Amino acid sequence: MAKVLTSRSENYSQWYNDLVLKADLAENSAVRGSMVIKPYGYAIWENIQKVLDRMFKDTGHENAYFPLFIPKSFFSKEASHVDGFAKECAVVTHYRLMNDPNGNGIIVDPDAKLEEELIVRPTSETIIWSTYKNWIQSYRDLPIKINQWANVVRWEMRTRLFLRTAEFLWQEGHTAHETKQEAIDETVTMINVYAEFAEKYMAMPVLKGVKTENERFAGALDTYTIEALMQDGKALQSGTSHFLGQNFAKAFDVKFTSKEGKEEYVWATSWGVSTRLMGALIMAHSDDNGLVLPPKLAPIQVVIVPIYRKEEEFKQVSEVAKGIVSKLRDMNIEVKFDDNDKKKPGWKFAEYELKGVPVRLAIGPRDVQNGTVELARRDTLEKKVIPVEGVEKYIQGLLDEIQENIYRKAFDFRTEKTTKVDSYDEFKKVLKEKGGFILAHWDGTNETEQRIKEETKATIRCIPLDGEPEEGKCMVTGKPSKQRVVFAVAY
RNA sequence: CGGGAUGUAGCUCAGUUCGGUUAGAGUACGCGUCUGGGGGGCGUGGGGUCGGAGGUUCAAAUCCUCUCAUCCCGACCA
Repeated sequence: MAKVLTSRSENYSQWYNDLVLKADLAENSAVRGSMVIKPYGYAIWENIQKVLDRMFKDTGHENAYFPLFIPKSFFSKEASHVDGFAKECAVVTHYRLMNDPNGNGIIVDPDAKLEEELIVRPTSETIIWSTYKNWIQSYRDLPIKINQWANVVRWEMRTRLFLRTAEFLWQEGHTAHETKQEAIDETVTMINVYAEFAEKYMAMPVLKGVKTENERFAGALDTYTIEALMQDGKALQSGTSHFLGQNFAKAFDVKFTSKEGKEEYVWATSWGVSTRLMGALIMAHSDDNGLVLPPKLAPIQVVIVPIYRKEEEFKQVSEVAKGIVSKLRDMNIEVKFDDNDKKKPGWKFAEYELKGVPVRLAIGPRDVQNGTVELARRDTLEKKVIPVEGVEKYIQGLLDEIQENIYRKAFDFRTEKTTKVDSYDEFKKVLKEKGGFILAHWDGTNETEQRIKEETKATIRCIPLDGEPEEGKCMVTGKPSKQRVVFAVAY
C-alpha cells in the first residue's frame, strides 16, 4: 500500500497532522489559527454531541444560548478570571467599514468606534452570571442547570488542528446552587459524566482527579479533570469541571433569600469539553495506516465495497450488498454501500482504512458464486471470508468486540506507561526514556511544582480521586506527603 | 514579542549559488484505452501575474531595496 502518512515512530506530531488532513477531518483555513472542520470530521463531532447532550439531559440539564460578545467591563469583575484570560482575547472595537477615501479598498470607519469594547467570549461565566442575577431571587429559583453548545475564541500563539485552535467548538455547563455541597456534588457528577463518556464511547481510559492550585481554572476554587494518555506518552487534558464557589455570585452580585429568610450568595459550577476531544480520539487509537474509530462514534460503522468488471456482475453484487444494507439498517448500524464507479476497489480499501471505518465488507463475483463476503476489521487489520448468511448478526457482535478491544489496547498501553517513582533522579530518567504518567510524592507546594516544571517540563496533571492514601516523602524536598500525584508532559 | 526559515501549477517541491531558448518534475485534474479481490498500466491534454511593489540590466524566478504572508523553535494555553 502506498504510504500517505508519516509513521508515528518517525515523527509523531507530523503523523497527527498528516492524519487529520488525509482522513479529511479538518484543514487549516484562510484565517490564522482557525480550522475548517470538514464533513467527515464534523460527523464525528456530531456523534460526540449527540451522546453528551443525552447524558447532560439525563442528569437534569437544559440547553440555552448566550451572546458571543461580552462587554469588556464584565471581565474585570472577577480578578483571577481576568488574569487568566486577558492575554488571549479577541476584541471588537468598531461596528462599520467604509471605502478608503484614498482608494485602497475597504477600511474600518473611524467614526464607528464602540463606546465600550466587546470581547469575543473565551468562556461565558461573566455573561451568564450577569444574566443569572436577574433570574435568581429566592431559593425557589434554584438550582439552575444550563448547558450551551457554542464556539469560543482564545487567541493562542501556536495552534494545532483540534488540539489548540484560536476558535473552537465546545459545550459549557453553568449551574447555580443553594448550597456549597450541592455545587460540589454537581462538579463531581459532571466529571463522572465526562469520564464515562471517554471510556464507554471514546474507548479511552482517563484518570479522574483534582488540579493543583497552579493549574486551576481562572476563578475556580477547585478544578476536576479527566486526563488521557496519548501514544507518544504525553497527557491530554480532555475535560474539566469547576467548583466556582461564590466567586462569580459575588462578582455579579447574585444573591437569593434562603428558606430561613437570610440573604446569601449563590454557589456555582461550570464544566466543559471541546473539539479537543477530537484530537484525543484521533491520537488514542489510530495507527500508521490511518484513523481507528471506536464503533460507537464512527459516522460509518460498516462500509461495503463492490468488486466487479461487467455491468452484469455489478448487478449481482449490488443485490447481495443491498440485502445486507437493509438488514444492518434495521439493527441501527450505520452502513455505507460505496457503489461509486469512479474509484477503484483498491483505492476504496485504502481510503476507508485511512478514515477508520471499523468494519469493511468486500463483495465480488467470486463471493456471489460462493455465498460469501470478505470481512476486514480496522482495529486488527484481519481479513476473513465468511458466509453471507447471518453476516449482520456477526457484525453486530463484532462492533462491540472492536469497541472493547480498542479500549483494552489503550488501557494496557496506559498501564504499561504508568510508573511509580520515589526519587527525583528516577523521575527524570523515566520521563526522558519512557514518558507517560508518573506517580510520585509531592510536598503540596507551588514552589516545588514550579521547580519541577521548569527543570523537566512535566506538570502535575492531577491529584487522583481514586488514589489510595500512602505516606511518603516529596521526591524533591523530602517533606511529608499523604498521596502520590500524577505527573506528565502535557499537550 | 524574541530566534530561525520559506513563498514557483490544486498539492509537494526542483530550478536561484554563478541572470541568458518557450520555467520543470511528481502527484492531482480532463479525455481515450486496457483494466478492476489493496491507492493500476499506456497514450494524450489543460493548468503559472515565479507572494507583492520598486530598482539594476540588452535580458530577472535568479541580483538589490522595501513590503506582505506563512511555517518552525521559545514565552502563553482547553
